[in-house]
Amino acid sequence: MKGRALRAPKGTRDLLPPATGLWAAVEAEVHRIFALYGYREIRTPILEETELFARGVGEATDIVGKEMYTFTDRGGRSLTLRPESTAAVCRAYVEHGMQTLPQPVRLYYLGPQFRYERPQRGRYRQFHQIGAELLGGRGPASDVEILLLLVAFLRRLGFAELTVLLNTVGDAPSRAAYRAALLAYLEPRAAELGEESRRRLGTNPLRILDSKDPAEQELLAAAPRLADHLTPASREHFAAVRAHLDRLGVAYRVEPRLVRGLDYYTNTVFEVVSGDLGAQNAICGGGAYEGLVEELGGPPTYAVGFAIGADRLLEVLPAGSPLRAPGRHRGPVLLAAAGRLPESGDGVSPLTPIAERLRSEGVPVVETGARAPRLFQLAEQLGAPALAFVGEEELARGELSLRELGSREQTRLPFAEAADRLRRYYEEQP
RNA sequence: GUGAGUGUAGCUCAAUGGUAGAGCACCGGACUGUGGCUCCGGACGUUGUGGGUUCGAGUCCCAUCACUCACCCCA
Repeated sequence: MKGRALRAPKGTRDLLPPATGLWAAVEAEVHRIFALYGYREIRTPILEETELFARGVGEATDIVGKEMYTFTDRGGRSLTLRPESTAAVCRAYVEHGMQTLPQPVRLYYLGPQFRYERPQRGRYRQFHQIGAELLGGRGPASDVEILLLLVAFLRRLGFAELTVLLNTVGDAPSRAAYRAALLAYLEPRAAELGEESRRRLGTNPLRILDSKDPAEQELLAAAPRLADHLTPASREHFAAVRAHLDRLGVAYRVEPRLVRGLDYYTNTVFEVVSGDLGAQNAICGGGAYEGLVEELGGPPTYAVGFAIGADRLLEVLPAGSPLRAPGRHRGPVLLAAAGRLPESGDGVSPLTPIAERLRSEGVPVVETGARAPRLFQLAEQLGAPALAFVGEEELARGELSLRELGSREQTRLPFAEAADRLRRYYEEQP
């Protein structure tokens, strides 16, 4: 009995070749570039205790309030599919006593995250983040270091246009002072706010700032500004970050309205957005978080990090990105018989040992029984750079006839030379 | 959670309320040392699903599901 067709759950998707080749190329680049800045990979569980996110990300956030995949396991524990990874990295930092390692500790991660939301372009229930966290750092210099890594990575992928949007949300005293000032301004005008913003008056008034509602925007234009309520320490912090960036020639734009959705940020916050993404335009978000490690039971620890949305990143990866270089995405060489080859009698094609020798020389190859002209179609569809023919003569002399698809030239070469020539198609240029 | 749009073959799309089709792709054959063909043949669908109206529904109505986009929010 045939039931209804099964499909990937809402908001999840299969990644298929050739797209997976591009994903792998991005991941390889992550490992390479992040290592250049001294970052090492951490892999945390996809499941965590629900309490980690409630405490770490914040009860008042949308993520914790309505977007988590939470369930009770057979032992009665409340577990949650991670909606982000910063809290987990901090938990691991505390759990494994990483404050005893040389500080700062530089970690990066990549992997799936889960949020229960209505899917749309650039937003999935299972999405993928590439993140870096610097823990145990020293303020502005650490903020700048993480931004340098971010910018270097994006540039390496071929992004030329993207700008870092920068702001400060102040330290805890700054925010307390500003919160009071903002409430004093907004509460008498609560009637002019939308339902969602009114609710935030009681939970997270700062988030009202990035409302897109035109009426609210107008109201907010005259609202007190966070910049005017910063403590001297926060003011200095932000000025130092900007001075560093200016001096290093890192392009950024100060965006006074930029407020991040997670509770743990302090002082420096930043985002990278792309105009090619529709409404969900953030490619990367990040900032410093001074209180999180302590909140999770560790020592007071200065930390800063970012998370890049890999799905969105891939969607807007420039056409000219070096990650799209053909050498990274070629199909295997096709190995075919020319004419009729003598049967070995045991049913094994004489091509098979040749294919194996090519593979041991580092040449990707598949055998095919297809004949020209079908052979050439196949080569095109599979992205093969060349065909290798073996006929009776080649077999007798230990040679291969190579037909290169680009130049259309055919050459007959001794096996070793043929292998060298084919291997060159698969070498990456740095 | 709210709103709008769209659902026909693996893909792209046709079909006035009257026999569900084409192109591409796929499989087989012709072609026994070579070019992106050509020719012949094949498989391919509970028209998303369930109801309703009708002599008759891919087409009209209702519901539902999925997808897409937007709101919300974020990566």
